[in-house]
Amino acid sequence: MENKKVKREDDYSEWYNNLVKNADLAEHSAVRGCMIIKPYGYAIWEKMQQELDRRFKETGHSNAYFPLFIPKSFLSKEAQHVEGFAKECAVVTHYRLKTSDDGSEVVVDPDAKLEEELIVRPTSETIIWSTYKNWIQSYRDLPLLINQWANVVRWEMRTRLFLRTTEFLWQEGHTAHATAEEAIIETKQMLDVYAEFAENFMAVPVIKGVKSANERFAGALDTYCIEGMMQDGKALQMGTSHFLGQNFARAFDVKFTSKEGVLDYVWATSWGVSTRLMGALIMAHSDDDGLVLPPKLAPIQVVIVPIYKNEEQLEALNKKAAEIKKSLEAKGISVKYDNRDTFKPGWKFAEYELKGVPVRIAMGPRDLENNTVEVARRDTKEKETLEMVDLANKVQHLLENIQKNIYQKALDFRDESITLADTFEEFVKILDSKGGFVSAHWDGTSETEEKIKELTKATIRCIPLDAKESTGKCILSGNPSQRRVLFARAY
RNA sequence: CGGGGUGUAGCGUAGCCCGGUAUCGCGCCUGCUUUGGGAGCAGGAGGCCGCAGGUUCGAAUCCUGCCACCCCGACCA
Repeated sequence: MENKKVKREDDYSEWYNNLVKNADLAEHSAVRGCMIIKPYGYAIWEKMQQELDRRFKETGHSNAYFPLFIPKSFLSKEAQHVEGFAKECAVVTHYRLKTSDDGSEVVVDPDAKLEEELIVRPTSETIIWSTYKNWIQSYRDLPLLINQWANVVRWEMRTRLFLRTTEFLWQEGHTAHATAEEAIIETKQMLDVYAEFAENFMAVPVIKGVKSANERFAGALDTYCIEGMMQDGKALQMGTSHFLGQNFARAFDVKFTSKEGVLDYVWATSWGVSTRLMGALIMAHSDDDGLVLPPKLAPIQVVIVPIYKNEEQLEALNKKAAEIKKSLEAKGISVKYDNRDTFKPGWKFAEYELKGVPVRIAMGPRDLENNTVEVARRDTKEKETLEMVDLANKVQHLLENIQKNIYQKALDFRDESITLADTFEEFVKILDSKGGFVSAHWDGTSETEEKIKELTKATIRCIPLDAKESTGKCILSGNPSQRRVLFARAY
């Protein structure tokens, strides 16, 4: 395959699109704005799913599944919620097709109009809370801790592979609690779960924070988020966790009797991450040679490539590779031995680099003689010749080292990309030159935030949870401010 | 949804202004030689030129409509 090579600094969008395609992650489908996730891309997503799911279970959640379709009336029960999503809903109006009168085409049967239109879920709060009404009567039924793995549809104007597609895969947690305190603890706990996952598995450092009113989820009292920084200086919201208060309980009349015999609405949270994380993974680590995967998420952690001139050598290498593979697999490392005769070693090297395989072991006649292998790491592209002795341990350590190194690199970049600004001029200059997060004082009003967005395209990504109290003046209005918030241009 | 761009073989493209039956590279197939960073030579296959309609003796090329994708806006927890 001839891959058009575009460097990051030349055209970031094109670089990203090519990477997604060339690394065999995904492609556009025939359906507008929708994406086909290819086997390799899906394998990475599955790893993410597994890891997240394990964390959800560890924190007491169970998986369940709710319908794809939401009756229109459900969506309209929570006023802010419907307002937030109304503009991007796919609507099912009919349930049957028929052949047109002249027999030339298939048309929607006008006689098959639904009495009530169905919305393809943009998120499942409404259908789930209409169900929770039946599931919750007493404090004994609480907390209700449920997660759903599903697809949702949001008819966005503009789409980008993984970052914003019309249909996307995600998980959405929906919990119900007896008290506000408990629900808030849950909201923050899940934010921590996301942050821990992003940093330890994806090797993407994130900033935990709370959204301003403008950026809050439709129907939430508070939206917490993790924000990542991509290599082009744009921020990416990687996950959200919402404290929904009693809004949905009120809208769907979900009440419980407390221990004290008092009837009250339950308190809710919802939280989610999506295939957008794939976009974050790609943009945070990749280079001009392709994807760079953190070992913990790589479907193939080690690839072994034989180099040989004849059958005899290949046989000897096959034998040696089988040994190595076995010893690595004994340590839980996923290994692919690629002895296809149809591709040359150089081709394979390039191919696995494009796909981000963390470690490559190459071995040829020379290594057979010396009892060595050549080990190359994807992140730094360094190569070294290693003795076979204790190879599995060495590789295991290397993988751990790569995981750390990728994270550290992303962390250094992220930290460097946070800049303080004290005047609006500085603020604009930073956004236009280096981008990244700009830490600045804000007077706390929506008007100011709107105005800044209008002038600079930057939005408040979050008010960091660890923000220190520091009095100052809002960069735009000059009004007093208690702390700095993070602004950025974002995906 | 507005502005700009693109759509030609699996991928990347030339041709379009100025109409005459589609160019090149990669990939694919066959054979031989090769294999420590995307191999070489020789031969071969592969095309509703995005879709529909129009103009014309004749359309990839001109006109109209539609569709999709990309970029910039708007929109977007």
